[in-house]
Amino acid sequence: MDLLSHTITFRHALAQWYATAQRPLPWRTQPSLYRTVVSELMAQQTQIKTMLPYFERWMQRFPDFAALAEAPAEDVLKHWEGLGYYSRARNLHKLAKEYVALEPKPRSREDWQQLPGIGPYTSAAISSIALGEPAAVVDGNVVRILARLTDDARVFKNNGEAVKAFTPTAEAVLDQGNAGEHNQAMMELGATVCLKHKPLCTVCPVLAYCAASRKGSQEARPKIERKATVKVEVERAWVLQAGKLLLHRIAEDSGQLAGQYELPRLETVASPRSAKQLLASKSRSITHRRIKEHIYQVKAKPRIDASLEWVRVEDIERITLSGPHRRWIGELLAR
DNA sequence: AACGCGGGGGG
DNA sequence: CCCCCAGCGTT
Repeated sequence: MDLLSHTITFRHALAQWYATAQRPLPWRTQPSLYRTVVSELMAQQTQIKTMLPYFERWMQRFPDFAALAEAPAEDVLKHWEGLGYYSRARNLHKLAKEYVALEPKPRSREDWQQLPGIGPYTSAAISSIALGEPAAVVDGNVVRILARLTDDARVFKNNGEAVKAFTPTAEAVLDQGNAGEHNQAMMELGATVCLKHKPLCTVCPVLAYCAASRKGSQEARPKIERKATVKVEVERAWVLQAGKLLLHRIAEDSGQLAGQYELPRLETVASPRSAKQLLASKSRSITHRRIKEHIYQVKAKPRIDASLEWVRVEDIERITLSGPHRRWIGELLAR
């Protein structure tokens, strides 16, 4: 069955499946505009399983727009620690402040897209799920599903190009009278059945509409080119004296990890010839960069500048660190 | 249009 | 080891 000739029955099959197969996620069992907004920001480029514990903690501490708007930035960042893409937290904080002050409140998709951190995907999600607007979401799940349903063999340069290519199809398939549920059903199908590797076609509710499954080309759809990963090496300094660890505080206006602490770069605190000992070598990845970090214990007197701070060991848990650095510091302190 | 932004899951 | 994930803002 061709998808675009049978959109009515397709929507029905999808909705029937979603009604019983959906996971009981906290923003579904207890829905609200605020919870929808927070869940969508946290879910950007992040698997649901990963962000769930963050969502629960967030709701305990910032239960509504007003509570978030009044919270100090440091507190907000701390609750995002480890989740990555920290501009999402800063944007969500800014959004809450704007939302509280805004009259009239934003209603339409266009209204929402004016707010910080809200782009085409998130504005469609919020306006359809919480406000009943017939806007189609197009995320990675939807792209994958539609590329398979239509067995689209085009090669896309990047994810953005694929999203643009499938937006008209997503809009054609959208159940306009039930857009929020339809959108969530599409994404749920992608997350639990139409998987990237080894999709569960035998239990797929819309298998009859899937051109790729008929040809066995599911796993080859969609075709999206990937950027090569770049390898980088960094040397870090470990300076622990009198129960205090020397840390570098990243400037608030830095694009990357703003306001967070990290182990200082070795060259900022020690000269090339000063005595040092390699304690550990660790790897992490940031987007398409693979970073290998070598941590050296510095034995000479360290150079100190304004970006460096001595942090008492017992205070380390209260500051904001990247996930990997927090983990490594914990390991080294335990030695 | 291309790039930078995190961290974890899963093959 | 690799790719991908309920994308957005900047250039």
